[in-house]
Amino acid sequence: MPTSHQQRSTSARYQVLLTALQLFTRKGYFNTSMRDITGQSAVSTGSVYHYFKDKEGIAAALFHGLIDRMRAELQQIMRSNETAHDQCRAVMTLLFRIADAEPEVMAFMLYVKHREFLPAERPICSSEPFEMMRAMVQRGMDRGEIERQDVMVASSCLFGGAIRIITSELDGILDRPLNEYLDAVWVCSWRAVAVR
Amino acid sequence: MPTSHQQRSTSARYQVLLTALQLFTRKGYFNTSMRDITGQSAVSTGSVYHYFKDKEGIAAALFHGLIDRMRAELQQIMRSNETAHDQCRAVMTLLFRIADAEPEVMAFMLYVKHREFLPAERPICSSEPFEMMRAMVQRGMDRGEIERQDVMVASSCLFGGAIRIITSELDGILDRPLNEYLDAVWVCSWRAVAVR
DNA sequence: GTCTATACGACGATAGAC
DNA sequence: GTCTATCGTCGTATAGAC
Repeated sequence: MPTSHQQRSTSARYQVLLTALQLFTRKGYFNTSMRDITGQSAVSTGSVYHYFKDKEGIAAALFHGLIDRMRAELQQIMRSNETAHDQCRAVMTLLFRIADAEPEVMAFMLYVKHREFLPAERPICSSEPFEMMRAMVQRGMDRGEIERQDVMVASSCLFGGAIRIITSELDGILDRPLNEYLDAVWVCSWRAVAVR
Repeated sequence: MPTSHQQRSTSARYQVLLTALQLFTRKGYFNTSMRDITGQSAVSTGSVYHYFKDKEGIAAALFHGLIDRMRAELQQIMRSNETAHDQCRAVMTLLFRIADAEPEVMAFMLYVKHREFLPAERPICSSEPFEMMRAMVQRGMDRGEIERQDVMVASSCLFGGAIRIITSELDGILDRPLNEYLDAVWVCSWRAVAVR
């Protein structure tokens, strides 16, 4: 149970993370100075360095928070859907929903080059959430829902279209709201991998 | 016809571009200092600034050279293939070939966040080569080869799988050589958009 | 055109009072 | 925990000789 100054603390920490997410995705990590972060978050230099070791530490906290959140959401999807078809469809819906409601989160996941400033991290497509998506596809093949073939090929073809159109949305080159594309992308993508 | 010192000049300029391409894709634009470039290319600071206005100018020259090259290759493909099917298949083959033979070129095209250091440029997916790919898809719909629907959806689903697996290759998470995936990716991707 | 030496600004990070 | 003031480093870009 947080005391009042712990609440204030977590709130300051949270403000920094929120500001950093915005600035890192809008201007890029290297174009964002600590002065930008302290200024926009209204948290002083000293406090920022109290909560985070350094600038990279802010990015790392953001990155791991994001991975954890995605893992939790994917686990929920795996639990509450029986078929691989329904699981994968739910994943694509989730991706579109996050891109729509929290574009910075999606940009940080898909669009930001983490390894340039988090050299210790593995590429995001070998992170646990992406592995869980591949596991869903593998299960679809074992259950006879998805044509049996290399799991990287099937995963790339099943989710590649969605990722591309979400990237287009983040680049601002889509005419209509993103969610209007979901059904059509799903139909095409599933047709690419489903058993004939 | 180049004189001897023009050859030396273009060679120095070329060395800088070659070095910059390697360093920008390996370490990232912001992690590459002008000292890195002068050191590895063995071209002095003064000469680099003789050929390029500033560091951003090097990146811009690289970027525009790449766009021009891709436009030329895509035009060649459009001329020498009759059906949209054959054109799109040739494009995918080209992408795999470049990723295999010149991974830095593909990384600079797909993987580098140009807008972080070239703020004036439009996102690469609204650049002319990407527009040409969408034009091929549109033509496939007009010819009755591709199911008629939103061109962004069809393009994303047709090329999204290839782009994803190429990105995976650049991240080093593929088991087998990239070219072994081409046929399977093409079959899935075409099935996603072809008329039934 | 090519080179070396250097100016100058910006940035990340720290010190130390409260 | 929070704040302000400041330090040292590093990176880009320029000056000016050859």
